[in-house]
Amino acid sequence: MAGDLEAQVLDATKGCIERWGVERFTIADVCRAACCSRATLYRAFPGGRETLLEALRVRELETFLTTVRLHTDGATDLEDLIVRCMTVATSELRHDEQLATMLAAAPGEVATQLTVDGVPRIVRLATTYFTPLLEQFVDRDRALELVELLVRVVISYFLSPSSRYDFARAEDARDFVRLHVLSTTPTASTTSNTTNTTHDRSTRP
Amino acid sequence: MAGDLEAQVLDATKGCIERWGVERFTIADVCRAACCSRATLYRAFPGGRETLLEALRVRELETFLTTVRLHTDGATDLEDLIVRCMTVATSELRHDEQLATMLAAAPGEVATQLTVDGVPRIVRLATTYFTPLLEQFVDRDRALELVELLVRVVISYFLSPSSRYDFARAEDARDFVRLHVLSTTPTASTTSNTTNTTHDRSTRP
DNA sequence: GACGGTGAGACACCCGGCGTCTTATCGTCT
DNA sequence: AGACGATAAGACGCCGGGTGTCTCACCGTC
Repeated sequence: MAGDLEAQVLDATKGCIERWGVERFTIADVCRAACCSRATLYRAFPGGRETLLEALRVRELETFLTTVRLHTDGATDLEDLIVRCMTVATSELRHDEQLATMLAAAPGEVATQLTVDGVPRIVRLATTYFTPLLEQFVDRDRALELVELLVRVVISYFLSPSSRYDFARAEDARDFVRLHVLSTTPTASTTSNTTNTTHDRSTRP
Repeated sequence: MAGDLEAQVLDATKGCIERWGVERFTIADVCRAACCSRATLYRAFPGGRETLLEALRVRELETFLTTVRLHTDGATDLEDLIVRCMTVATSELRHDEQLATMLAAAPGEVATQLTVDGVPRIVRLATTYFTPLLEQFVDRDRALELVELLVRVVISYFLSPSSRYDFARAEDARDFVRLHVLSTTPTASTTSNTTNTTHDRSTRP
């Protein structure tokens, strides 16, 4: 029942942000929308506004990562898995209506959240979501490194699209991955080779 | 050039209200949108926020009344003129997107503006817009009375639609006008009779 | 009857928007 | 060039209202 209250308040917060913007909504607004008193809200989210926003960001990020992970089911090898993550994540980001609105209204705020303040959280959550998947193909340390790298790359190319790579296109993502992520011999042909990299420092125990 | 500034600021105000709502927008927001400093805004609208809102309400009302008056061009008699005003005004009110938004978000605010605070202004402006037209058919005093009555009736039936009359339909409006506004003998047939009412107290001097 | 959860409200704090004023700067006109 | 009006930028005090915390009363459950 406590989780229900949390979800209720977070839903209300999301609605208030959509209606009035992040900097204009009010705790009282959220309470009205969630049909609860301020005391209850502060009891569920000690610290108030900042805690609330942080919890909402975490929840939104979790549903985002869940969506991405759903599209990696049939991945057969490491390259395929990574490419799928990149394409799905990129197109999801591009089609996020609320994100577009916020990018138009307050680009600085979004950029900060995606490049400075938010990166540790994003990397942490993405790690818990995708490391187990990557560990099917590489060892743990390599998986951790890859997740962090991919998070940073996807975010960067989303915020400032390159004319060279469009990660919503699987071919572009694959080219990029072969060249800069799983960099074996750059003459690798198009045959689907599940080659591990030559940099594996520790074999799985 | 001063009028240009006024229009610029009022446009900006309208945009800010659409984006953030009447109670959430800020003078600084308007200045940003209007590309002027706060000093300039306060010089153009002494008294600040309230003066600004009042000026915007007047301007919006003026464009509304202008629109209504545009649709009364071919009016041949008094009944036709009044019916046209009622139908056009009602459907204009119903199709006003911003008004609908505000009615959904803050019904009390809109109702107050349309029934208490705003009525004197609306009656005053509507009088200057429509009295000359009505004076083609009735004397001045009767015209003043009619305009005020029609304003109140249209507003009331817009805010709380009746199952009996839908003033967007010309027939309903005509029925109402014959029965309660230009009340001659209630057995009046459908022939377009330009009868003045029997209640004319003062003949034109 | 004890207890956890909730609503309602009081309280002090303080941020930020408001309205006013002053100063510097720019363009225009004489 | 000099005078003048309009504007931008900023400082200033004021104050409303949002914030975060606390207390108390109430309700349903066990």
